[in-house]
Amino acid sequence: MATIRDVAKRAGVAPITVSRVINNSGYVNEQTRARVEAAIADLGYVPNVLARSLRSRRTGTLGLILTDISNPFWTTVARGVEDAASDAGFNVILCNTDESEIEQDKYLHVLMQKQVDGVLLVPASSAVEPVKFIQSQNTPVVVLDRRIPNSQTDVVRCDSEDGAYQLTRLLLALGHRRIAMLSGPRGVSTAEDRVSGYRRALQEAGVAVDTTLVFYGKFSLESGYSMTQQALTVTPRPSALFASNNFIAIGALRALRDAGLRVPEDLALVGFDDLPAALVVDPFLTVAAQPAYEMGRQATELLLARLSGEAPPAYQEIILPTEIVTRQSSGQILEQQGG
Amino acid sequence: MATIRDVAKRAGVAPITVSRVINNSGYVNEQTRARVEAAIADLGYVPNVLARSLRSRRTGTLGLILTDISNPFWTTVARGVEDAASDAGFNVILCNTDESEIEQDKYLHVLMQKQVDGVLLVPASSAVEPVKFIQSQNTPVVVLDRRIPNSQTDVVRCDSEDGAYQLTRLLLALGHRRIAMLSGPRGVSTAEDRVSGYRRALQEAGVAVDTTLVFYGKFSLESGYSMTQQALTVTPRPSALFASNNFIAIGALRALRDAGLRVPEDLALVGFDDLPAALVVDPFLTVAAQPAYEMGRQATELLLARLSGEAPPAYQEIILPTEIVTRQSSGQILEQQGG
DNA sequence: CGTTTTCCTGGTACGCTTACCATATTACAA
DNA sequence: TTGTAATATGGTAAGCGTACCAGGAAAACG
Repeated sequence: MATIRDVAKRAGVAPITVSRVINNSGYVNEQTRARVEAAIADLGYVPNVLARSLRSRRTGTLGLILTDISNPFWTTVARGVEDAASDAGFNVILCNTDESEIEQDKYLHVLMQKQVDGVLLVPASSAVEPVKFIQSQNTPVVVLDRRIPNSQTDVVRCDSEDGAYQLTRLLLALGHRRIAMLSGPRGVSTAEDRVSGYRRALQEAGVAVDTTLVFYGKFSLESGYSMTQQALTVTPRPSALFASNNFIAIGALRALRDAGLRVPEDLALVGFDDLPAALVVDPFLTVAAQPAYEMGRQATELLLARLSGEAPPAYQEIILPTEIVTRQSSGQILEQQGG
Repeated sequence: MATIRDVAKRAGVAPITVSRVINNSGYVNEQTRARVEAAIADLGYVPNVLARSLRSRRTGTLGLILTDISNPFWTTVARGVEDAASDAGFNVILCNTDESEIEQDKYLHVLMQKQVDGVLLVPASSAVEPVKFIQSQNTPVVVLDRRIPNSQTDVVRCDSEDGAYQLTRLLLALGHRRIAMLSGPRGVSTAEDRVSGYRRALQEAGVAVDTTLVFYGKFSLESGYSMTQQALTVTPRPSALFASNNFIAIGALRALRDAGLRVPEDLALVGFDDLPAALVVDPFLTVAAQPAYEMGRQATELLLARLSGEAPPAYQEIILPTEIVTRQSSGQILEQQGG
């Protein structure tokens, strides 16, 4: 457990010179450097980053708080974050809240205690306090994926409203009029925005929004399953389902299978968020795909720009487009149904 | 960015008293405590764990170095580690080496720099240097899953030799005589031990070990795929395959499917490591299941015992048993083959 | 040749918290 | 009354690097 002072003594230099060798900063004579490096090797010296960070006030670490690490969408976002951070020499501490504000709060404190240089936050709710808390610690924060109304902060997200609008129009164009919306939680902007887009498309098409067809649940397989069961009991039965995220879609698929219904023959199904090609044997879901990796990357780059003072002073809101990927699950144009 | 001094000043006490309040250590008068807590709330004070750890020489963090985080087996091990650590108030830094010694070396340095209190290491090779390096930094280490010959260290692992022996006996009992071994890398103890167990079972049964049926590759799907392709070209063709881990088994399944062969009708298949129930629609692989979660947990508990000085002075080697789970893939008793 | 710039090295103090030691008051038994 | 233990609080230094400020030597420049 040698310290920088031990190395300095052995190499016959001052600690600061050792520091310069380690960090490649300032001027060091080649021979001096060699002596120092030999001393480092001899003593098996490993710098103490705690001391370094304490003094330099930089930890080279970012915090990433997200809501469900078991979802491939978030894994992909995380990889984008990780890659961008790594390119800039930063580490990432990953925190999983499971959509719980209490967990989120706990992790925020942990990250502040650990003196992370910046935070990427997928907020569990639309509350402004978490963002204000981070900012009160003089730590830059970028909000990811979701909006927080009335907050002053950088945001990188996708256009959920537009994606849902387009997906719904696609179903309408195929002749569907009774489309059940299996949404995520109220109070989460992505869930709300997707309902808004769905509504707008219906209204534009002159289809009245039947509120008994709009279900709010969680972004989970179980919730997708039960919302689907409920949707199937509504009369007249919907001819299409809109799953607000990928897990809800999988839950819906299971519920439909258990109900003996085929997709798309008996019901059409579309969803938000694609699944990674590696995880699916035979992709057949029609989806609005969000550029998850790119979202993570751009958010991180924005955060790093803030850290280095390169970002423009005004808060940014970067909105990435979704891409409609049409596959089998949305089905063909419906034949004229008897009234 | 208030410091402990700011809080102390506001509460009219010394910094050390604030420290006692935060850490619930030593004596603090109830009224003093209340004043301090009020000051903390007023200032939005968050302790700096860098400074804390620098002084206390404890970070409350463990390092976990493993070889393939994409493999459910390791995810399960990691969860065992995480749970045990969390129970004791420790954090875990997870490092993924992809079986690369260079990556492993990099991560070891990072962990030492971060002053982790202990390391759980799944070594990428049988080299003793990594273990010695950690020990040279006065950091306890527990080696996980694999043996390192000639090393002085704690080890928690499974009985790969015995598991392989039993799996092979099962195939022998079903009448198989030509069993291809699709192994992991040479130099990795689990891979070698499984080959040993396989050999022992064959020899006990009086079946000569045909070295053209023993393949060494990687613990990956791709490797399993190509080893299977090779195994199918051997004449006479093996009647059973032994996959040395779960990814190799999946690769083998794909290769067999692509070759138009059915399991178990055309070939029997057994493997090491089960897959989590949640990931498999219809479990049908016969496997030697290792108690992955328990391995992670016990290794962590041993490490924590070392940290607290509770562990017995001598290095421990904890060997957990594997469990043979018989399903369809191993098939029925072979009918008498003409020959 | 004097001056500026580049190169190279060091001293001191500081970042923030806690370990260690010391002090003081109250409580209670001897 | 004195001694001992429990309660309560503080001073000082240390943990380990680096920021900041300085200084001197060599090289480049006018």
